[in-house]
Amino acid sequence: MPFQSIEPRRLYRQIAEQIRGLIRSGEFGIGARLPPERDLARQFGVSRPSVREALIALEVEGLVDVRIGSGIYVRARGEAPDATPAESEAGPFEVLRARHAIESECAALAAKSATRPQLQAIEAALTEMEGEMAEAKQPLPGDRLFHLRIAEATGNGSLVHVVRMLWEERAGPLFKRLEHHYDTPALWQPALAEHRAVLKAIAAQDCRGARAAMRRHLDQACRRFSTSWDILQ
Amino acid sequence: MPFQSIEPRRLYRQIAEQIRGLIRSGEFGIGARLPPERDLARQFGVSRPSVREALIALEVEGLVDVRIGSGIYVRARGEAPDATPAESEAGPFEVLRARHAIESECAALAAKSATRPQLQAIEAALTEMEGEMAEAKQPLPGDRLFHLRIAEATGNGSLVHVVRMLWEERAGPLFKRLEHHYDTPALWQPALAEHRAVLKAIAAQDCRGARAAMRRHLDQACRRFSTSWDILQ
DNA sequence: CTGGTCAAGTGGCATTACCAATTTCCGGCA
DNA sequence: TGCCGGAAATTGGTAATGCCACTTGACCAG
Repeated sequence: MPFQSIEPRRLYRQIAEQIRGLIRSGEFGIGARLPPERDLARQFGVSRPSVREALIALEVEGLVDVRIGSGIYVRARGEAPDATPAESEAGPFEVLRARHAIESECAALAAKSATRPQLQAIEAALTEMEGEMAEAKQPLPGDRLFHLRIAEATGNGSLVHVVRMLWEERAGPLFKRLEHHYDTPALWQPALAEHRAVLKAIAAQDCRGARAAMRRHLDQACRRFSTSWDILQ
Repeated sequence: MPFQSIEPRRLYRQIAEQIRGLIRSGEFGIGARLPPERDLARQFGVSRPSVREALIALEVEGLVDVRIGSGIYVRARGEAPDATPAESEAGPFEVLRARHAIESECAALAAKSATRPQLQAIEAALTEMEGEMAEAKQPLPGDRLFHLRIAEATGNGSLVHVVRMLWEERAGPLFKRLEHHYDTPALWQPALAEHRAVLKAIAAQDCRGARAAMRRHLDQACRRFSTSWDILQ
């Protein structure tokens, strides 16, 4: 496409670009104080509000540090002043409750529409999980795959997307701490059994049974996490 | 230097935070246009330059998209104005099926645990929808808010997250085309009635009834889309 | 139905003024 | 001489207003 959005229209962006250049070129080193806003405005031949807008943009980018009554200082290439506003960061139990509601329906749908290859994929995930447990490792990959395969067996890409997203929230720090107290075979063994029950119901095309089995599984998972949680407190 | 320099000093940061909240709370969905700068200034009780500074901060963060002469629009998570790396782009019917499975459970949970203020929020969304229909506009914002408020009434942040994500997939081009053939009052009227039925069941703490009502609603929505789809082919 | 015109709405930028926090500096005091 | 306190200058923060450029949608002629 030969056309490029010509948008040097926004003055504050041009000014920010110039100041950025001044900093990178070494005109102003780390910790150095930039000229006052009024001077910058005069030098660039623009109004002070425009300079301020540019400076705010640079501040959000973490390039400069504006100190009231003092001046504008070049900040070291590093961290943002306040960490990213970040996502809502749902708690572990919230995620489990959500999965309880969503994945039980997935199981029910999967029982209705799962094809032979999809059933085999679920079974394969279960086998992988067994293998991981045999090696005394946390069977998280297998666990994840099991739930994901069931979502895929619904034939609905959106549901797969949702289940994957919920699983990713497991990356949170709270989850990590819990997992550390949750990796005993004694605790994973019942989870494996519950998985088998879910698969059996899906294979039998038992819609209600699959839903109930998944509900039980996640209920139990919640309970297991609960005890770990209490111990942790 | 003292300790935490509580720096809500900067007005533009407070304003940016408020707008961020408005977006996250579902007040404005993806693609929605925020009120004009002048209105925002009046609503927040600040000057327009301050609002502009806040908007520039949000723009640099990639949260909004300021279009000259047109307005300020909420941008999707993925930033970079250039070509999006192509989403998984689930089909409209897939999304509706997923919502059928998930939001019906949300309604059931909401019936169990909705507080008075949460019920009022749902009702307010319904009222907004009515207002939009009275103006012969597509009641999409109100519709979105209704479903989002129900998810919030479950008290589970993960579920809210999921419902919001599913709604965002509506930004896809396929949906847009369908909506064009779907904006007759004759088609929206039953949707409104179904919404009322859902709210009624939730208010009555009728768990099964709420689930059934939401199921019916999304079933019907699917059917309505279906006819539009056929016409379009 | 297509294409052009026009007016209202909206953001972009400049100007001016005043306020608040900080820094600087000078003069008085020990 | 050295320290301390406060006034003044410096600097960013916010407000208010005005005008321009662009977009949009409706209306009208072809």
